[in-house]
Amino acid sequence: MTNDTAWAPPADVTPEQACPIAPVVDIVFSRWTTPILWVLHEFGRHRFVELERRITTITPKVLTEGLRRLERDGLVVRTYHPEVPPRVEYEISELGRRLAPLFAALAEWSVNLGEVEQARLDYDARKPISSRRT
Amino acid sequence: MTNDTAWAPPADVTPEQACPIAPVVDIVFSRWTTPILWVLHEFGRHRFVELERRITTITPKVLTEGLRRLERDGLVVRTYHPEVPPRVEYEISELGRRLAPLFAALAEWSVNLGEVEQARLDYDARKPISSRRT
DNA sequence: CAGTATCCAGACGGATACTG
DNA sequence: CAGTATCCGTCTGGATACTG
Repeated sequence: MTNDTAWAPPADVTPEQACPIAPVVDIVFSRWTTPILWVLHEFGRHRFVELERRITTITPKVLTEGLRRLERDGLVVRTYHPEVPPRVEYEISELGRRLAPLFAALAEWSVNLGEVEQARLDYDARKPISSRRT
Repeated sequence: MTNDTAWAPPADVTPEQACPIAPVVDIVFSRWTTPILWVLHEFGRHRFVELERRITTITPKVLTEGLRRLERDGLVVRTYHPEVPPRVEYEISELGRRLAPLFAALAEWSVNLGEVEQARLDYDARKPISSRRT
């Protein structure tokens, strides 16, 4: 329970993120990256259309953007097969595979989703009763 | 390496998310929640202004929004002390504390940030050479 | 202190159509 | 098949000012 009123910045912290895990979050959990990585991680190599079909609600444009970013970050490997019709395959990289423990932790925490749902119901139920100055 | 051309949806998957961890990601890693939760998790109870000072770039409006959402989701507990001047304290809930392993996994993965940076440099270096049809 | 109220710009992402 | 190009609405989040 660290809680001094006088507080000095740790000095090794960039103004942008007060927490060291923020950069990781930006890389791994920016929009659409989670479904893409998850699919690649769980079901192996995929072609473009296969990914489109797995992640039913994604549009080609957004899928491309996501894949490019992941490729750039070294989490996904793109392989182009010069055939007709062209074939491109995406798979998770070795670096990306190191996310496995993280995904495992995520999946494990999902057992708590029920409690979150309940918390929301509770909150919404008692919220209307005055603009809570309590 | 599951990779059939003929593919049928798992049927227990909602159209929205092809992956079961997506809901968790939405709750835990939506904008600004990570810094807030991290600070609360690492440094204990905080008042509003203290959080503002830790997360230097956040505005009061956005901080409030984040805290409200986290409170609603049951990850953060808000305590109002009816004094003058008013005092409000935020702390991570027991449910929120269960995120610890997740944060640990995140923090551990941050050792790979250097590799990501390198991957980006490599990518940007070889990218300009034709619009890569390779 | 602990917020709320407004206003607003810019990024994000969806729909649609087209190409090598 | 594997994308690109374009257009455009939405929503996030920043700046600023004000309040119980």
